[in-house]
Amino acid sequence: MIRITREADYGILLMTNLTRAEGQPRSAAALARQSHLPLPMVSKILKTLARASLLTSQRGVQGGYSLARPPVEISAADIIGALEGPLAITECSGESHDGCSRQDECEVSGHWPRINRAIHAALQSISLAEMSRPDAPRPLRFHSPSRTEIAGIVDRAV
Amino acid sequence: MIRITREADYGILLMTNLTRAEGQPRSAAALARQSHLPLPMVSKILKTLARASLLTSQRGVQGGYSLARPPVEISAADIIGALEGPLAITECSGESHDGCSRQDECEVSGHWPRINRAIHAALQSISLAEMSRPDAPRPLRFHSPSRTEIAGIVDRAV
DNA sequence: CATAAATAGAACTAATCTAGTACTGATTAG
DNA sequence: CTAATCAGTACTAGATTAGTTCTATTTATG
Repeated sequence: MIRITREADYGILLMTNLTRAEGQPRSAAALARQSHLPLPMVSKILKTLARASLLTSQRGVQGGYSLARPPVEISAADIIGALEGPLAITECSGESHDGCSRQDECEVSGHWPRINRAIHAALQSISLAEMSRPDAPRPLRFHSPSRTEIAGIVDRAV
Repeated sequence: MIRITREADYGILLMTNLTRAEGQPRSAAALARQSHLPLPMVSKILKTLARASLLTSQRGVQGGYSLARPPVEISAADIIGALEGPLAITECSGESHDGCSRQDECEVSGHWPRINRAIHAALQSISLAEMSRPDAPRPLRFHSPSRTEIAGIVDRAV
């Protein structure tokens, strides 16, 4: 349906593992072992997350990475955004709308920002703290909400 | 942040143009002209949308495509889903989770379905009818909602 | 009923993007 | 001083996307 890269996927996994480390720094190598992911990949991802200020890094012998903020203050949107760049859901819905040759008829200004906001709100509503609890943290609802019901809900979020 | 393909992008544009056609069928060529998109691409997309039962097609001389349902009953999720296949936000969050070698530690069963549901709900809440109105259909809110506020809102939708 | 206008479907190609690797440099505890 | 560790950049192979091309089928209309 909608794709995020594997980097972001791994990134979330690594962040949840770091959450469980409870503040003590973990080296890239340790996290790679724990996550069964190739070390170079893990290194690359952690570096990116550190540059985005989601992680703090400590160099040297006993160094490693740790969360820069408490896990309730880090959202899925933060992590995914850091790893996929700030680019938007589709090209010309990003910042530079200038080069768009079909500005008049594509109506980007209409629907894409709306969709973007909705997705962003959805991702921002999910915290790392929640994601680190694998067990269902709240009861599932067994009647799927009607579309209009959801519309009303997300409506307010957009 | 999160990407959808250009096909889906074009697809939404074409669907909004069809919405404005008010029930009368439009040929692929006419839509291509109106949207300033290459005809073969437009053809391909319309065919896919028709196969997904979002459009009905009429062959022959005065033929063309028209919406299969009223635009309030078609969501962004329908269109994007039809054009990108039913595949999920990341590989092993889809149906075949069997081959996943890191089933134990990846905790996919925890966070990805949650994120998927949130995004799907967001996309399902946006109807083609809304998207076809380029002018802001509802007043913008000028204070961005706090994270917890959004969390509570989307929470109920997931 | 012949023809032109249209959709149906599959196959193919080039360009772009992703995933993953490799290498070199900088920092720091012991 | 040295080994462990992060920082940054550049590169490659494979996968995916974007777009085209070609052939077949349907059907309104003169």
